[in-house]
Amino acid sequence: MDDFAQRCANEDICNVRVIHADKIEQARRRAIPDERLERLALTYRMLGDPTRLKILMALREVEMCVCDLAAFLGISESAASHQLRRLRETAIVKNRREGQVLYYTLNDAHVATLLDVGIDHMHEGTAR
Amino acid sequence: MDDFAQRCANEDICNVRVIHADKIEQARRRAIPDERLERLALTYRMLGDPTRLKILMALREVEMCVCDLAAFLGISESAASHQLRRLRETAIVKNRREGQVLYYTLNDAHVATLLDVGIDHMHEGTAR
DNA sequence: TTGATATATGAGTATTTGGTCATATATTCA
DNA sequence: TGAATATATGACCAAATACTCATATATCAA
Repeated sequence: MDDFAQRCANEDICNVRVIHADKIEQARRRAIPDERLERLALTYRMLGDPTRLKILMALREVEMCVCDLAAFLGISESAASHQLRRLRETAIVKNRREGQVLYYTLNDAHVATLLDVGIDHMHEGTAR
Repeated sequence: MDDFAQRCANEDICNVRVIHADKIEQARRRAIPDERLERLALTYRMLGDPTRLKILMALREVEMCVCDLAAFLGISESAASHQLRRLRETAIVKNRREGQVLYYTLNDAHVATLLDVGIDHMHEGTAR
């Protein structure tokens, strides 16, 4: 029994309206498992904050350390470090150490591509 | 005077550490205006919630109406409608009316591409 | 017009989250 | 070793937000 049937079974009356069961079935067949979908959403969410996005746009151009990024963004080094940690933990950026300094870069080409496609969408978009 | 110089001027002592002024300058030259960056972040943020992402993954496969999406997701039609509104207002999805029913689709090919690239990143990613 | 259906929306609430401040860790140099 | 530098992290707070519930709007059918 799938999720949908399960939910219905748990209610005295199944009050979920369904107009196009076929379309729901079609969507369900090609759906991504919840765990992966959650991770994918997390990836997009990492790009969805202005501070982090500005960090990533900078790293698209050049490798930078924490205090450079903080100066560039006009935020505290602590704030920059917190965001970099999240970006690191989600494999959006990586770093290399050189003495006391940690240099950050984008983790892989996919990240740069995600940024490129987003910029294209913004430029050509029919958006307001 | 640019933002950075302005901030320094506003403080008695400029206590911003800068190790690589050249890199900061390089990043600044190719930086996107704040207003555009804000809009771009908003676009990514729209893809960054599991509920909305599931909606978009479904619409990548097939046009669907609100109550279908609600049933598919296992959430209330109100919740689905709220998310669809945000997606509409940010030009991620669009709809067409057929009688009482509103059919939603992805707004344009860029959105589908953003989803594709994200999925690629997830599959091939070196991520945990 | 009246009733039914499909969707939209406003208010309120609980959770998430981006920042600050204080503190901890790690590396270099004397 | 101890001081200085660069970054990381934990606790806390204010703002953003995803949902629920109640209500409003829009279309169709009789």
